[in-house]
Amino acid sequence: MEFSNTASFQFSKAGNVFRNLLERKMAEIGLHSGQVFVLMELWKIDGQRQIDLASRLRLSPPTVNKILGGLIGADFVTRGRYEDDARSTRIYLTQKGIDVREQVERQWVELEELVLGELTETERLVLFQLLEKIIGGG
Amino acid sequence: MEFSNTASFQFSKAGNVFRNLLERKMAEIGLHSGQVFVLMELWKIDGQRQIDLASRLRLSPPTVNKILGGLIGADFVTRGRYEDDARSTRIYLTQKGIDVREQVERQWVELEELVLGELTETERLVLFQLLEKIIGGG
DNA sequence: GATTATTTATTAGCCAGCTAATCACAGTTT
DNA sequence: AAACTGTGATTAGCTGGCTAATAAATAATC
Repeated sequence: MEFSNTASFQFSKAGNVFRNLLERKMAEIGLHSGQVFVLMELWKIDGQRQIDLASRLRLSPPTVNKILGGLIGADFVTRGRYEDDARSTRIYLTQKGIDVREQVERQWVELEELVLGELTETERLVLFQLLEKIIGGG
Repeated sequence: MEFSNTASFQFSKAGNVFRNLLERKMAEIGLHSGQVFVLMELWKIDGQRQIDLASRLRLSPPTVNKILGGLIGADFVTRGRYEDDARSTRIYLTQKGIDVREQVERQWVELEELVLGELTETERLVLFQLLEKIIGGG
């Protein structure tokens, strides 16, 4: 069996390539790859509980917890109380966390170009749809 | 900007899904996700130096070194001397490392089905080719 | 009301990536 | 021969993902 002829194999390799590029692009503006996705979620809905962040991001609660530690340490985010439940905390964007969005958007456009540079517009759309199917199935 | 409409975003999410599935399938036969790729490389060419493994796998030397530690500990692989250069070591498959290939192949087929289950044969081929382009560019 | 079960956050610890820094050896240069 | 340069393996330490186990608070049940 020739593993390298399978889509799974290519997918894994491409995943490494992508992660390295993502990390590099985000490092330029003082962020790590995992932090960006948490910020994106908070830009949509600020003040979410950690458990809801984890659920929406499809990540485990400990993973989100660890990432939040970094974001709090870098002052992109703060923890607040959740009114009617002492177990939960609300996560709020700081001004820095709000302001960094513009930079992330710029880097994201460049990332998209780096990763998909050799693909036509049609190919990008096809790839997007295929990935959507994979995510839905997983 | 709606990040979730970009291929990069979907790619990252799909990457997480894939890695989780890969890890789960390989755990069933006592392997970790990273170890499998090193074994695949050794199944092609046994007795490679670590630096060559890293280069062919497109991984950093420390990453390969760490993975080899696990493979040696689980007796899938052994370290040997490199004849004309005392800096290098040759990595050899053990009998266990040779024998496990059949199981990996079976798991790999199932993985492919899990990940790409909702895709037609044509879509899989298209995906494969798009991923190839991405890897080439990165 | 007291006990039990569930949920949320957190800690500990694992593997997979990475970079930076060491150490030992090989090769070159002078 | 000696000094410098380069290369291969390794160590230390980081982020990002995970599971398992705790602790605290809420919810449910008896």
